[in-house]
Amino acid sequence: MGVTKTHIFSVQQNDLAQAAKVLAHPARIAILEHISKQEACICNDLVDVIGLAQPTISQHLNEIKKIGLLKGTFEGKNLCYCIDQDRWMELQQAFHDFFSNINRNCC
Amino acid sequence: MGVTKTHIFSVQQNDLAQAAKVLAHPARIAILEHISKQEACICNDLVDVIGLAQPTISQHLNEIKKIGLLKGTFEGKNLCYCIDQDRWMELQQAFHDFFSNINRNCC
DNA sequence: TAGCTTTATCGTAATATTGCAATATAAGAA
DNA sequence: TTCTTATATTGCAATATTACGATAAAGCTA
Repeated sequence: MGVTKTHIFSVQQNDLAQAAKVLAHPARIAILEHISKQEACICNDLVDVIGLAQPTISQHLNEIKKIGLLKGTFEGKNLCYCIDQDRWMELQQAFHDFFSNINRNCC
Repeated sequence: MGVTKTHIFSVQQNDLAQAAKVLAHPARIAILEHISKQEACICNDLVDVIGLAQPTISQHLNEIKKIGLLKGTFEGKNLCYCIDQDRWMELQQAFHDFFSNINRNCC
């Protein structure tokens, strides 16, 4: 066991959970916040800013990329990771909808 | 080594990540959605609706309660779990802020 | 009291996540 | 070509998460 039973939930529920999982680590929050403040972003930069080892940063970037929040473009030997605006707004909307559709109830 | 280095991140970053972690499971999304649709909520109800075993539901409810999103009130032998409106709006704001403070950048 | 119902906790197994050292890859500089 | 720099991948250890059967606790009902 220990494996999430995704099949018993809706696509929307799984998608939102998947997105939340990417945000469920302070390093990835920090990475996204940092990238959003830059004009461009070099990964090596992140190692210093975040304070985790280079392979660890690389893995976190990959998690973020997997749900489409980052676009990476090689600029020579350097890499420019940037936020995908469309996907960003898509997730923003998904979280907004989730938080909005809650009724005032008992207690 | 498998343990998140929370101390190198800000309180805000850790808090948001912690909240996201609770939403990072479709069962907990489903539980919150279901509770929000009810006037009251009995846990036994959730076992049927969600489709996970009773101890598993109980554990998920506990995770949600830990970040203050649920208030539980015993009504005799039954339990009424309800969403804490204040905390809900607090997290809604936190996610809203996070998603809003992203600059348009390169690529 | 004894039995029933509801929820919590314990124990355990399977799997996932986090982190990093070592190493690989790839592209520019000398 | 060799050296350097930047990023990715591999392998592994430590820890966390997910799930559930068994059982406990607590409050009804008869």
